[in-house]
Amino acid sequence: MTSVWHGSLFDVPPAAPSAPSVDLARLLAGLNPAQHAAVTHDEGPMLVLAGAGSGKTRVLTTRIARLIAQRGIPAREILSVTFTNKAAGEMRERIGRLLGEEPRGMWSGTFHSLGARLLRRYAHLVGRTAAYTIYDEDDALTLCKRVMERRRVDPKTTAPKAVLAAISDAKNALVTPTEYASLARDPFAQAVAGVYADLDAELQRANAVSFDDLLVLPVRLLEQHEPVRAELQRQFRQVLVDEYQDTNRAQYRFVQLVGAAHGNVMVVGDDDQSIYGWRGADIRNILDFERDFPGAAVVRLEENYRSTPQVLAVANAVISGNTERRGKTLRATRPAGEPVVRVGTLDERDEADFVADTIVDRLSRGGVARNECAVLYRTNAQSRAFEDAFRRRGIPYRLVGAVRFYDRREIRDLMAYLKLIANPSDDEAFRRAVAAPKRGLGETSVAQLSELARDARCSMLAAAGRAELLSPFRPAAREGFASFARLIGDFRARAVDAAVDELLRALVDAIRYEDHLRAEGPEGLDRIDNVRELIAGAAEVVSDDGGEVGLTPLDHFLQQATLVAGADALDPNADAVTMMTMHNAKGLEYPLVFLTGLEDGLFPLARAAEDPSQLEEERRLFYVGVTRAERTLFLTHAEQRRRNGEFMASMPSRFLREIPKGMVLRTDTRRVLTEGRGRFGADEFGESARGGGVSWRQADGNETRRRSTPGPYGSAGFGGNAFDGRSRVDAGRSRGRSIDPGSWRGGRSDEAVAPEDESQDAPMLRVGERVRHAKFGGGTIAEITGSGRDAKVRIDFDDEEVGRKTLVIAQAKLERGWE
DNA sequence: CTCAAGGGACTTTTT
DNA sequence: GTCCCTTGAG
Repeated sequence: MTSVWHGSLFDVPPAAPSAPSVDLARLLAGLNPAQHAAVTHDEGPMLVLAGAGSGKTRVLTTRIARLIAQRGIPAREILSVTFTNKAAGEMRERIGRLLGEEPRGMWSGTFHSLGARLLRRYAHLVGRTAAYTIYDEDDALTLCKRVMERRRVDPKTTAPKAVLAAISDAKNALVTPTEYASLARDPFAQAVAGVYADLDAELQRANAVSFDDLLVLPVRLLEQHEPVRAELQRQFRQVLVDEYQDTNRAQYRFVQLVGAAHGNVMVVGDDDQSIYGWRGADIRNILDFERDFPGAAVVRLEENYRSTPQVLAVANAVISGNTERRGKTLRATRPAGEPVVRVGTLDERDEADFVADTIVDRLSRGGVARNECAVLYRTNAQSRAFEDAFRRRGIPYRLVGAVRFYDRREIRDLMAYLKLIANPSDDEAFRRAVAAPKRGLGETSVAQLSELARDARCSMLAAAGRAELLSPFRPAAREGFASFARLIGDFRARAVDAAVDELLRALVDAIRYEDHLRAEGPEGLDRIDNVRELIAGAAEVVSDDGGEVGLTPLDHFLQQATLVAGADALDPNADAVTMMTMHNAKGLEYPLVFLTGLEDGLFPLARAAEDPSQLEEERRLFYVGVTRAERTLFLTHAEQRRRNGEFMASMPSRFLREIPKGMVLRTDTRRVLTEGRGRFGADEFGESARGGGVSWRQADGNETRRRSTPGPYGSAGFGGNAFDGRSRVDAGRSRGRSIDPGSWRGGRSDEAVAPEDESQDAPMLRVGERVRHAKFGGGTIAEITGSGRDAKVRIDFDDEEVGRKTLVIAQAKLERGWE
């Protein structure tokens, strides 16, 4: 498929003399026909529909190597967009191995990091300087709140987060503040419109950009400055985009602006793995590629080299429930392996125990290493139970995403200093830095300085350095601001050439930050460790931005630090189990995978289940999760789970129900059989929740033991997670070698109850009982919810001022039997 | 101006 | 559970 516009497929120019000599036959050896076609396609647009595990990274790297080695295209004329910066690094490395030398000068990275780099080069054209600051989510939120305050938008009725999200959506859709205002109908949108405009103005004033601006501003740059557009179109003769299904409007537009003139655009994606619709990604970008780039070649990669047939069968079965897809079926190339196992667990703790015990068991039997195991879940909150379970067993683990290193308070404090040193216009950084450690300059003084600066049309830092402006302040505050300004000024001078780690070390000394942290008590010691880690990390950052001039090491460090996130920070060599959200797992693969929390309401999330297109996205996410597994896949769900502090009973996920009978092996943990619904029926929480001794039977009907426990939830012992050997296999189970479920039996099933479980006895209370609270006085219990440690009571207090309150029993220190 | 405690509200996913 | 904000005391 060629187009008039792009010349013939076979019109191959001879290799340039400078290109590294590489044996073409060896480069292409082992590619299947589809891969071969994708790699050797020459001029013009191409869409590669690459199923999970179909070797698309290989296609991309081989193709780039060939462009350089055979076509003689200089590496610096290649633009390669990947989903994470880590993926970009890996691709460079692989290309380097193919070529025998690094593809020096190649532009590769995420849309955001490439945008940041372009903005540095053309900062003056978008009202910034090269030392601009990137505001992350938190920075932007703080600024948003401040803007709202000034505009008198009430944060109670108009949540700042929602406003920021709306602005982010607008930016990703390339909607300007003016356009937004003209489209705004309801009061919320009208409020957003004003905040949006002010926020952008404030960002520019602070010489800062938001995450979204890293996409939007390059697009504006290309649209509005013809010479820049021409320059970049000439520079990037070949454009390659990975994970194209997750591009949003702004990213799509960027690709179009850079690539449409010459049409040498190769996009690789899988519509079945589109999981970022919620942040503006538009699946139509991939569905309509051929319309946007006429004459595009289309290649499908459907042979899967990653997973066993059993895993793929599950993946294919579930994704076929979606209607909005181009349609494609993964074909297995690997031999049959273990069956996929679906495991019913009692609650999140039982689930975590099961996962941890299974990992312990698998590790001890060899055949899998710690860094080959991954635990995936829908929401970050689910990681907690797994962390506990792993910690109790001493299994090292790595958590991806969740709480980012750069989100910690002490790190943010120091980063604020660095940002301010690099960019004196950054008022948000000023506010944060000036407040930590405390130097007697409180909210009122800072607000006053802000007003003074606004009147004087300068930054807060500049205002703090101008003695004549400080006259309204009392002497202590005056001196406080002046010395702070001197401190930052001093470091600005040093930052011109100093290494970042040296700078940081000097800074930490100068503000006596460690003393400050130490004064906080034991927690401060951890924070000191983090500070040292930051310094150590800063030492490793190398400025390798292809010889851009005029930037200090600090500028490089800051811009890099903000864009490193999630999987970027993942060290694949660490000897540890990996835990992360399924979103973060995109593009990764592991021999042993647990997909957890597969319950309706959690996955798919309740709110997504109502909207068909959101439900389809959830289903694609499930598909992404399943296809991460190479050999072994466990699908777990829990009968009940704590969410927002409340216990919720739940059904197995509809995605599990969509898997045809017989395709997976089904089993339950011991605790499900002894304590779960299966035994107690619908009313199971009733009697046992009232505490006292609970006796239960093993599934064979013999009563085995009796002990005191507050109820089924609080009594999680160590023992519950082993299989009981009673696993059932659905009729007509899948082909392939079956495994003996009994062999999974973990150790510990009949050991003593963990001591912490014994001590959770909450006072036994009943509805109607009279109690006394130390502060609220006497009252009558109206309702009891939850149990064990989380049991709550709703009490009608006698004092009408107090009224009806809900309290956690374990914390409320109630006196009983009070009349 | 700072700090501590308590109450209320909220958790989807991320560059 | 947990974070954030308010409120009140020192």
